[in-house]
Amino acid sequence: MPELPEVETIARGLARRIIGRTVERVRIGLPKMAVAPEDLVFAKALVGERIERIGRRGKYVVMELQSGRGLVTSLRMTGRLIVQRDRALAPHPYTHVALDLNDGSRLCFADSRQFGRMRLVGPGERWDAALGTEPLSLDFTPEAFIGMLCGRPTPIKVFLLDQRRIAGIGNIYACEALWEARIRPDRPAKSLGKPAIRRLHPAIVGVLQRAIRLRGTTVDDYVDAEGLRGGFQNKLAVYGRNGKPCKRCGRKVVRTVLAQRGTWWCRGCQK
DNA sequence: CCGCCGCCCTGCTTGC
DNA sequence: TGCAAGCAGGGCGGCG
Repeated sequence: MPELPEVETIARGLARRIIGRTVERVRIGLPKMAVAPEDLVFAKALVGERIERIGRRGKYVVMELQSGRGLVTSLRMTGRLIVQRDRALAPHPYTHVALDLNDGSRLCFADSRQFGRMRLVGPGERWDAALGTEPLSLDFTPEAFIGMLCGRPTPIKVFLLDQRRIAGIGNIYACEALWEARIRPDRPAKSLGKPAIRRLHPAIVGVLQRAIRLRGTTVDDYVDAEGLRGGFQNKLAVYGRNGKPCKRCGRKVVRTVLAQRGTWWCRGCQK
């Protein structure tokens, strides 16, 4: 599941390959996957656009176009953005939107589960107004984090997954950061004291940075813009490690459910 | 504003 | 071995 480090890796890979290219043709296999403002037709509006910049906001890949419009992609769980050098090749499996570019390459938006969306946004449109702080930005200070948690009864893990507070953390990195900070996932956010918050803050930043360095985590599905798997799955301490020994204290990692999501943690050293 | 729930989908796992 | 049922999960809209 692409979270911040995976989306960052995808965006960097796309930037190397398709910045400066122009969209020559758009093919849409599944119309619901390609959303445009009401007065525009997605495919028509995209043809002729040059891709100027590529970045990331939370878990969204953002491509800035020559007209000032943006092409914003949410990959959800199984979405992929893959560049094929040669569009004579068969499209990547489950491709629902394909952009043919003027150098003969093709950008495939593929998604076996069809949960992802590619959305065209207008110049200056505040499409990300509901998204919270970028955890790798200077805005995300320990003090800001303390302020966010203040008075909140929500379990800390559920809080970390709430994109309106901090943007980009998903299930994998929420579990890993809480393990690193030695905090139980079900503790009410407001119950964390300053020492715990001061452990959790650098744990969040650190795990995201290390995962980016290793080009993300491939548990089953994720690949980057070139179709390559990540490397951070080998570094996971708890996520998906049900029954295996905790790397810190040796006790078996357990799986519980919190807000309908699998949650892996160690009863021995997360308090 | 806040929190909770159901829905969207299909590949994979589980159980008989 | 084969098949069906159940599960997983991010974001969003609806509801209280």
